Amino acid sequence: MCGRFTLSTSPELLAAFFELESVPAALTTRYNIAPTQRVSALRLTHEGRHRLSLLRWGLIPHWAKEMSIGARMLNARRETLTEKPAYREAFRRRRCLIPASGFYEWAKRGPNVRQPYYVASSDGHPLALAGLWERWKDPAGPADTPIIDSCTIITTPAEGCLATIHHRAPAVVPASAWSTWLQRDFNDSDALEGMLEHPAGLEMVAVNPRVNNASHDDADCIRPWTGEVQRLPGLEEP
DNA sequence: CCAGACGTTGTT
DNA sequence: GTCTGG
DNA sequence: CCAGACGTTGTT
DNA sequence: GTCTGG
Repeated sequence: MCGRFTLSTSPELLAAFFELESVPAALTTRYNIAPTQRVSALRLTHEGRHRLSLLRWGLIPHWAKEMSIGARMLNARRETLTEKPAYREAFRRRRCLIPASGFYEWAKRGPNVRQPYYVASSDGHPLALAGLWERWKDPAGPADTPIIDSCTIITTPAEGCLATIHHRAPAVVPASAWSTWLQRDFNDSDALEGMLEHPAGLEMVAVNPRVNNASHDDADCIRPWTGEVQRLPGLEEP
């Protein structure tokens, strides 16, 4: 699956890779992006240009009464995109790409024992994670309640080396399909599902369990780790 | 009809 | 909003 | 994804 | 155990 990721690619390289005219001023180098935080998402402007914006990670359906539901909507299964009420309309009309330099997966080594891994393209290029977005306004809020754009990352069954640590992986969209994927009016769900690919050419390394804590957001999170596997807090060994 | 869910991951 | 379950 | 809370009354 | 917050 994809519950944490990084975006440490320079703004210049991001702009070149994703054909952007500019990047948000608020964009910063991130090594530990967590759900509910703001993530960069690529969408099309009305004029058809690529635009990168910061959206809240965790899709809030437009009918939600409270924002908190979004914390559980961090991922959408590729296999059920057209069925799930929370995602169906976003899949039809509001797709996006979420640039990532890499992502984290946790391998389960025992009860409450997890080893985090950092996964990235071996060629150093960023990944275009497949995403959906939604627009929400708190129905109980005052008239000037801000509109919140939120997003989710699509997952697909893990393959290759990734499958040895976990059984889901984020889906990516190849560059050749970006323009169609982002096009609102393109509604051929079979064709869209066909654009969702498993990431290829990955390298994977066990990293410092420091990344477990979402408040740790620095390059130490992707530092290779050869120490012991870490027990998660809270529970005793059985 | 109304009430309640609407999601994914994991179960070494 | 829309669907499922009762 | 992991970490951390999980509650009310009443108020030095 | 389950939910919210980051």
